[in-house]
Amino acid sequence: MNKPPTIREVARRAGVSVATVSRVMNDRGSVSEQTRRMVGEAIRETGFRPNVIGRGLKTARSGTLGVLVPSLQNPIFADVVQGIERAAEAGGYRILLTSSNYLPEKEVAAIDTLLCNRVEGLVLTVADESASRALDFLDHSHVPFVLVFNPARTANHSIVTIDNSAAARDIVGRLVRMGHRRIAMIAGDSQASDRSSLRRAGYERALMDGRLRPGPIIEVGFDSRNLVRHCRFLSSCNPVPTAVFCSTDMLAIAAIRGFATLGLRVPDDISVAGFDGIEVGQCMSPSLATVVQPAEDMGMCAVEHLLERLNSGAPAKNLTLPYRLRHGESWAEPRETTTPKGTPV
Amino acid sequence: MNKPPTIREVARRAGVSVATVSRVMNDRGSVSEQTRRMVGEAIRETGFRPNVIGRGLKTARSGTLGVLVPSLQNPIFADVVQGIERAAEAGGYRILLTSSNYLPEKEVAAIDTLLCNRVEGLVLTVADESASRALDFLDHSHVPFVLVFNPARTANHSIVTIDNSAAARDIVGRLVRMGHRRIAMIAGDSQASDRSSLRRAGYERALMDGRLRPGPIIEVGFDSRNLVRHCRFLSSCNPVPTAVFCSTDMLAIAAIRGFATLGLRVPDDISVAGFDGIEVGQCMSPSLATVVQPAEDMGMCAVEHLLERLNSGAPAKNLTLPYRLRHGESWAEPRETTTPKGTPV
DNA sequence: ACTCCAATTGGAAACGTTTACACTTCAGCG
DNA sequence: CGCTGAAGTGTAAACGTTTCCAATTGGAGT
Repeated sequence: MNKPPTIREVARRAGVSVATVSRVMNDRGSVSEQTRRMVGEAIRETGFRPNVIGRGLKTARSGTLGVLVPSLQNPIFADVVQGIERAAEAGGYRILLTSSNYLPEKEVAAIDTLLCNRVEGLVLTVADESASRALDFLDHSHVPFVLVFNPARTANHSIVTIDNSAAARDIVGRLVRMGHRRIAMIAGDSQASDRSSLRRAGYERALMDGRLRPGPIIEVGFDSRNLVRHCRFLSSCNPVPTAVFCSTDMLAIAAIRGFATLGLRVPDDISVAGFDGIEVGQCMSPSLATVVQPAEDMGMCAVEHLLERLNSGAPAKNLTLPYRLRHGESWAEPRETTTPKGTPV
Repeated sequence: MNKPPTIREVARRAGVSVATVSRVMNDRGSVSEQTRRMVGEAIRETGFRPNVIGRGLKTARSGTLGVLVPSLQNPIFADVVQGIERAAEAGGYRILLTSSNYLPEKEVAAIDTLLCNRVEGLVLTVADESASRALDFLDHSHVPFVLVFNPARTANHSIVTIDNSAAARDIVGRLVRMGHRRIAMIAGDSQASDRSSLRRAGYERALMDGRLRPGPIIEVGFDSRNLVRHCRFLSSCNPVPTAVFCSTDMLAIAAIRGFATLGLRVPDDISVAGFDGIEVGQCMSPSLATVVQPAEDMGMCAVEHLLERLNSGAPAKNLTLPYRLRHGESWAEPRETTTPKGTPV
């Protein structure tokens, strides 16, 4: 448990002052080639590693960014964290990771902790209801932050997101143009409600576009594992939906399973579309038709923008990244349409 | 960009010394009720947040643990990080997250960075080849660390893992007892090879137990997305395997898809078993038969053990957690066996 | 009235860096 | 030969805490 060597030991060993050692490490100021060599040697011999904490105290820079996500369980957040980590590393920053488990009070507590750790900026995704609490808190802190996934609520916040509503409208519109006339929605969940409700709005808009009535909409809770109950309900509706739009890939995957359990085949009996674009969706069978959010890119963009604000005082900005539709085997034209197939829509 | 208030401001405002403010914050030493109130008020008024960097410098404790995983892309690592984060938070620690992207040189660099940040301990999963480099490095650092997933190589390292070999033998044995006689393996990948090779050993052992020859073994690379090529190869073998054991759930999911692409149905035409127990495996259809590693628990155990070592100087220990088999719809008895079904094995 | 001790408080020295400033050299130049 | 300026180096003061130690009270015990 002996303490790691300090800059002082290195200086003593190299026969110079600590200032010179510091200059060598950060190469600033001027140092003769010879002392540079000697110091380098002393560093190697002692196994010296500069203490970032000491440095941070003097320079008032921690070199860390705070990250807060609801959970790592959902791959979409894992992806975004991956992107954040990459960009942070590229910019010479470390990340301090916390998760809120969708609990507003944990969000605030986590942010507080991060601020105590003097993170230079934050990247976070908040659950909707708590947005104001956590964001008020942050607004007062004078630490720049970037929201990811959360839709733009007010201007002069930095936000990286996609157009959830347009994307939902887009993919549901695709179902409509395929000939589906009765399209249900499975919508998660209070925890992520701002996104979920935008997607729902897009869904409703797409149906309006097609002069269709919004089909049954099912709100499901936290657990996306067992949807068979809800699938049974859908299959007992009259008329029975020929397609289901799910507000999340995880829900869509579970729905496919739910239908399979009931003996309904996807896409033959019912089409399913998801939202998120997690990798596993394209690995499985049937592959999932979905909206792809560029989650990793979003994380990277968030950090890049954050660093711009940090380094050049750039103003906050709303960044809406392009989504794209991924075709998959989970959707197809409805088997028996009540309207003739060729009808232009 | 005005600086956050310091303990000195608080002290001035409360009309006491900084020592007293410090005592109030950490409640140690004795402080009269009245000054305690006044200091509390001053803290609230100024919005003071203790600077953990300053504190860390004095106390020589950073309050952070370093975490290094290969990637967050694979849900198994996301799960373990989730567990790590939970246990760390419960223990009053923050985590500094880095990822190596399976690159040995990045492993070493990341560890170095973490050590510069004076993490009090590390939790990490290393790719096999680099184990020695990164671990040598760590051994010299006098910072306690816990390996997760990596099998015990030497004693007196702290390790949290499952018995990969026994688990593989177990699940493949199950296939054997179901009546499969020709069982292939799809084995990932140099990147995680220590685990992969143990699983392969277990697979071979199970076949030996059943007096069967190891079927074709396919080594696949990094990308688990498109396995159709390998699946085609398997289906062209003679005799064609009736089951495939995959060293990873992600591979198993991709394999199921690969077979589906070829018109082979799982489990009717071929059974598939995985390894890891990621959540999505039980959401999809067919649900995946697999070995469940308690990833989140493993992360929590790792941190708890690390904190024991930190706080009470407990010795390093190898912790082998129980795995369990999850039955799923991806396996079944082979349709046509060459040996009579009732044959005892 | 005196001593003793506990409770409460403040002063000041760390912790490991960076950096402003001052000090030496020494070469170049008039 | 003296002046100037640059290059190389060291000294010491921060940065925001914690904590050791000493100082000040005031009440209890004698």
